Amino acid sequence: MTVTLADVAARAQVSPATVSRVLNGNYPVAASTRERVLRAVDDLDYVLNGPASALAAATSDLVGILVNDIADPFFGIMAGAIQSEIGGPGGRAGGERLAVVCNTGGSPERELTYLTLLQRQRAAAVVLTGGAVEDTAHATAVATKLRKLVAAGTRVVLCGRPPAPADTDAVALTFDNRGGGQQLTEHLIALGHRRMGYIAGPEERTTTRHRLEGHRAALAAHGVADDPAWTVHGRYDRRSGYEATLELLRREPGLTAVVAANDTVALGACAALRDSGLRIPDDVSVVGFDDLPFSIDAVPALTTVRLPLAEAGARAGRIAMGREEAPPGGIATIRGELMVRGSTGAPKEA
Amino acid sequence: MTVTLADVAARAQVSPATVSRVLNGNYPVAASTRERVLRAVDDLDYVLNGPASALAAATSDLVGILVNDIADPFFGIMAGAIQSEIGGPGGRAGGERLAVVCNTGGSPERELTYLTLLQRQRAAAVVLTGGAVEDTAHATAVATKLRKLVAAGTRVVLCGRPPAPADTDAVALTFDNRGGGQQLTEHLIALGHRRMGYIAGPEERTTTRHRLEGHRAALAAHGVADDPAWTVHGRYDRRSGYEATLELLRREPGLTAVVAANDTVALGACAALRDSGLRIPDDVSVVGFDDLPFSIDAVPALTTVRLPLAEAGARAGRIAMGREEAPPGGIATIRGELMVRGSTGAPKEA
DNA sequence: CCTTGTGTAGAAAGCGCTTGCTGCGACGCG
DNA sequence: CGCGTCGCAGCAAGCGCTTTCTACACAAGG
Repeated sequence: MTVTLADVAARAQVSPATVSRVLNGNYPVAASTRERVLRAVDDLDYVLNGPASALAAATSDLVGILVNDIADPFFGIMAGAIQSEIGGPGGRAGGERLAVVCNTGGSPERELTYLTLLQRQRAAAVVLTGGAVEDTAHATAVATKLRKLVAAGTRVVLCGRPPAPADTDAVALTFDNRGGGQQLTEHLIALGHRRMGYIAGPEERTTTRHRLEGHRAALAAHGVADDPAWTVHGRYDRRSGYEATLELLRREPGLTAVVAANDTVALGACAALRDSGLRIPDDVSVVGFDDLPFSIDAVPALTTVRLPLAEAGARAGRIAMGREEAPPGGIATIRGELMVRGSTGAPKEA
Repeated sequence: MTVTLADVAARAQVSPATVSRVLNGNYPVAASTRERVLRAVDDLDYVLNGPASALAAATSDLVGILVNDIADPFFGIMAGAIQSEIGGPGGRAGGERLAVVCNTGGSPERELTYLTLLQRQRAAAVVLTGGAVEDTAHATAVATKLRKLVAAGTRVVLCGRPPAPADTDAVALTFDNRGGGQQLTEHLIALGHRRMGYIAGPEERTTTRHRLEGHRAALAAHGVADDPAWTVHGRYDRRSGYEATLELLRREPGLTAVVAANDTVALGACAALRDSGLRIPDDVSVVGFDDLPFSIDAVPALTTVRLPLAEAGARAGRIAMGREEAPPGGIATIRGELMVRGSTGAPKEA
């Protein structure tokens, strides 16, 4: 039924071993023999059996990429960049590897299950993207899993994620969410804002906490009051931004600025403000985070912090493939860049 | 070093066969034995070797999803929906399957290579999303590949893609791009527009052609002139929309509407119009296609055709898993819904 | 009491590939 | 001219799992 290595060997009049070596190209084979084998492969339309070869060689060419939400460009951009570097077809790298993008939906259990599944497949590498959940039990479970993966020879890279315990040997490229949050709020303070609402992400995520910490640090540094009622938690989506903004407006109609957890949330905030008859930035300024492609198309264009997602992803991909050295200590912090655009301005009555 | 089935068997005092059967649950095993085995698995922290089991059972639990651009929510949404149905962790389905999202970048070669890679992995199913390339040679090559995959027991589903030759046995869920394009243009004609620019996608894509055909059909049906100079081809991205719009404006400053290949392009068009000092929809109306989440956040909100991406993806996923019957004839056409919003209005001087 | 079933576990034969080791000409050097 | 080398190909032993077929024990039926 299906063509096997042996069939190719028979047709090329060589042993299966030789065919294998031609295909893997890691052993001297005479040019004439190689050619004969290659022709046989072609004639028979032979396709290597991945599982069999993975079993025999005890390695596989699968690379796992864990994302929280594949429909979110934040992850899509990183995943695309990672994939282009791990040498899927068309990537720069040589060997063809299959990138497995796994959508955890932000669920800790799924994250763990996917890690097990990847361990089961003996993945060559695993890249975890996005913020982690701040649950100790889960963090421990993940760390344990990562340790096992590393022990089994899988390279583990965290991209846009806080470092795992050092003994996991996982490389981490972390975004400076705290610093970014601080820059944003300082920008608003410099413009004269004093009553700023903050729409945070899900409480248990590290990303949420770090960005919020940055915001508060900026407030504290400039002696600006920090009313807890001006912070609302929600999800990282538009709807959440919309609702949270209405809630903030209800609590404090005199807000002059809204700081959103990310650009998507900011868009929802903008919509809520407009629907409330408020102009941006004349009545209320809005800032986002991430600088996703659509942010520049918002009207007015969103002031935000640009995170080099593609660059970070590419780097993570290269490290995962062992084509770039890990940063010293296994940890690199990637800063964002403040992008001041039309959605922020001085408050009406300073 | 690594724990194998045999180790578990030894610890549970049973044969490897029994352990395998407990793990796969497709053979009667006495409750007491099962429990003993399960405990041993737990104690030893055993993880099944995927390749080995795939080899022995001649099946794998990998499901491939091919997308043109993973950073584009159009694909992200479909991929997410597919994945949630194929029973990855947390999905509704029982067995745990690994979804492999492959990013072709729109390249025909990569598409083919990924198909080979999936064939090599003996994937359980493959879902191809997005428009196909209209190159005969490539179409033939893909059809051949699909035929082989199907022959090898891989289920093949096309989602948002024109049907493959009937003898490939691939199920197709096709978007009615033609009809959608027609609705959009008819809407504009009904508003009184007569001079409409069209920003098409890459020339060789079926999606591009079908949408354009719909546009032209509407023009023809209503006796509206169709100046070839009013159609510009570009890529499916914002930049392209921006530049094409400027070009259209140069060619015909009297345009009263711009029809974009998709929402992303439409956003670029809006930006170009604004930068040219034109108001939307007062001076120029704009329509997109797809109704991606951000389209409602454009200012003014985009008139577009809503494609049920998540629903289509979910259905494709179920069909791929054999949990839903294929549509009669293996082909289903999915219509879009015209969403009239703020970006379209009557032309200034009718 | 022996036969026929029924339910459960084991033995063993692969699945298709990789790779360490062996084998065998040919070549070069003393 | 003989022997050590080198280059290349083959042998065969697995890799870790699934699954068919066989084996056994016990229950029920004639």
